[in-house]
Amino acid sequence: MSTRRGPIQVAIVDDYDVVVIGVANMLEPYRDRVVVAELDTNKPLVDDVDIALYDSFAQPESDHDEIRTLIDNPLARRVVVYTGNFHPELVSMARDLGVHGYLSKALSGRELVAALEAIHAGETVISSSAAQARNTVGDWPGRGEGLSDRESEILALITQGKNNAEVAALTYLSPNTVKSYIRGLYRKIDVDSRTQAVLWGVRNGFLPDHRRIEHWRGGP
Amino acid sequence: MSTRRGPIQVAIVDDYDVVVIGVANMLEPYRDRVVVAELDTNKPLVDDVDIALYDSFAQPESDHDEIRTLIDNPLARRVVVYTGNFHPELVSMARDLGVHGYLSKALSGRELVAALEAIHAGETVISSSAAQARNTVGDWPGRGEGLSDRESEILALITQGKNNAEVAALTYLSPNTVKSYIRGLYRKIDVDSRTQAVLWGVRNGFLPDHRRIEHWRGGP
DNA sequence: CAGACTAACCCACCTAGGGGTGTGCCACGA
DNA sequence: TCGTGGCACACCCCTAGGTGGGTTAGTCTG
Repeated sequence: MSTRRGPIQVAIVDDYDVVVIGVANMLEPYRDRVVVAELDTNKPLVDDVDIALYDSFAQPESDHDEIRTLIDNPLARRVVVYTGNFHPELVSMARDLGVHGYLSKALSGRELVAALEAIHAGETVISSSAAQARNTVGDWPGRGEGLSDRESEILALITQGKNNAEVAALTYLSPNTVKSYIRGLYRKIDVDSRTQAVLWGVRNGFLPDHRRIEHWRGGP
Repeated sequence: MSTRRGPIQVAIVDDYDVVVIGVANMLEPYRDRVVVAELDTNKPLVDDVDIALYDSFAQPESDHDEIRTLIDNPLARRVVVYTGNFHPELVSMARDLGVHGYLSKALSGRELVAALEAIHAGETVISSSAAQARNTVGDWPGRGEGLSDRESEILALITQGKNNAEVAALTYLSPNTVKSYIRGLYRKIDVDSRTQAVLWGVRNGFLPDHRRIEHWRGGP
């Protein structure tokens, strides 16, 4: 395995194309330094990448299991979590698993590229959690309809069939908080029930487009 | 408007293609006597038909309103209800509205054609309700997965976003009965919650394919 | 600095939904 | 005849989900 020159190869691991495309668009101006590997096919992974960028948005299983899958696969040289969630339990879990970066979704494109380069060069980069909530960049389903990224994630998990307790566990929120978010998002999309919310979600891009983590199971 | 010779033109009014195709297949051997008009397009109705055959399966609005829409449209010479439901309130409502037939889904294809011909000739035909449950012919979503026609109808209404009270009202069943059916169908499709049932329904043909009643609103 | 806004969270209350158990009727097949 | 399955229904119990009302802490902006 030779040391390779050229832009850093990054694979974005998330099931929602709109999210992946949002990140890819952010990185696009820097394509001489970072390039997004396309994992849109149904084939297992065959080429290694420099960085597997695990986007936490609406992942259907526990982050622990999914990050472990990435760490266990030698085809990802570096594993980086890209998230708005700085819950301490989550951060320490990820570090215990050995991730090489834990990056905030509030980073600008320039900052994100710089962090990826540092990680590629061997550093471990952990974003501070400051100013993360309000300044989230990127894209998510329902953004055009006025849903915040958190509301979007919760609706995505509901549209995957999760109940409130499952949503709370996956997002590291309390059940009460989940209910509060649900109330708000129902108002925004003008529905009265979970069933109607799911149907709205199905029609508006809240079903996962892929199961990208499956490309990473089992190793080569 | 001249009296026309040739097979009777029948328009089947239901939103699920599998149901319409099931009826059409039943009538196919008799195509010299009865032919099914295709209303699969998004255009308003332009040609009249001899009989509008209103299939009650999983209609999303009250039967009263939908049958009235058909009765009020002069492009349907005769309006016939085709159903497994012989709830007295429903039968008398339909007759009060002026339907020319109320036909059982347990009729064989031969019997159905004979009834349609009698109706076309000016008679009013009301099926007896005997032996209707077990011998339903035709097709419905989820039949291949072991759902009865009633279970299928209830899942279709759930997949349209109706709550149990709404399902009960639309099917002329008690809320307790609806719950019993739900319990049974959940077991058959192996789901634990309404949300999962809706997602299963979305994937397995339980969303309406059309809004066929819209072709009949407002008249020419 | 103060105010506005947002995210995260709480509690109380009520009903919609689902599990369990059971009844009765009918039709059909072994 | 008995068993099974479908239809329709009842009652009991419990929690998942939703509504309403609120608090706290952090961030940003004028």
